[in-house]
Amino acid sequence: MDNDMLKLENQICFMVYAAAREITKQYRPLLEELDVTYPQYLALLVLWEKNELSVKELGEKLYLDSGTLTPMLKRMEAHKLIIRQRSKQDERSVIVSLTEKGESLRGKAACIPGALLENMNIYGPELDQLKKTLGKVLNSIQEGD
Amino acid sequence: MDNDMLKLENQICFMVYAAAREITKQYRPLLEELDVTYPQYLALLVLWEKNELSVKELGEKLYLDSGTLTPMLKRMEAHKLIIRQRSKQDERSVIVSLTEKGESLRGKAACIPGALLENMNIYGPELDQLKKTLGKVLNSIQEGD
DNA sequence: TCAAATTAAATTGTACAAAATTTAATTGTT
DNA sequence: AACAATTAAATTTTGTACAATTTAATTTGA
Repeated sequence: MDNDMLKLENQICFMVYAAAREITKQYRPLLEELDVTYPQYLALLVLWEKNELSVKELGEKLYLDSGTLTPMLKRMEAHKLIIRQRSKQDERSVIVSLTEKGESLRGKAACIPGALLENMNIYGPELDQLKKTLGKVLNSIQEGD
Repeated sequence: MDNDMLKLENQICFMVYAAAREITKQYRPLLEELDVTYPQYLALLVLWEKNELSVKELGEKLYLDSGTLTPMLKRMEAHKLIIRQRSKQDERSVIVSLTEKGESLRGKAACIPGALLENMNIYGPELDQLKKTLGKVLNSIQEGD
């Protein structure tokens, strides 16, 4: 029994890990036209919803810390997608906001979610179930200690 | 409608990406005792099944290329977990095999899959469904072009 | 048979990812 | 007020990821 559990194919964790990377690969050609990476695209998704946001708030939404975000946001700033500026109210915080250029990519991005869903080949109830289960996994892990 | 699809929370791809990283974090304290990382642990899972394997074969199982594997396998070799040697039959291939030490970690690892499943809080039919759906996603993506 | 095509690793360069530490600003307490 | 504790980013270090290129070995075909 334990023998079988140590087989790669039986590991749900490996499937999630592999699927995440394969999905990211699917995004690459689409995101190339926007000249952003997948994590940068995720940051843009958040910023398109809420133009102003601290690094901390962005990190909470993306499950990423400043060690990852700081350099990534600097790259995005160098590409003129966002602006980073210290908050006046609390100088510890850095506020991230969209530039015109960052804002303008939203239109180009509109077709991406649909294209990806199509590639994944999952629809309707199966898709809903997948969301539900992954949501449960994420919640369990957040709480769990 | 497109508006909603560009929301982070509605993106199944983001959930997979976030879940993969959160799951990896769950492994960390357990794998620390074996002094390996999660991708290294995955390589060991494969090697515990089949002691001898080329880098290419390993890459096919893990969905990783030599650009990732070569440095990782060198680190594992430096830690005395594996041996890398050119194949005699085909000098282009590098054969990876376990050392005594690498072999011996298998026992310590036996409890890990169960511990992780417990953290994820998914059981029975829901777990089976998750496997089935992720398998479908991986297959669709492999074929798709 | 021998040059062209293919293949397997390695290398190069860019970009995450996360733990651990550091720095600077703010808050809470006495 | 003043100092300890806390907080937010940045920095440092190590380790993946992966596209693109290079190198060396093998296979193929005229």
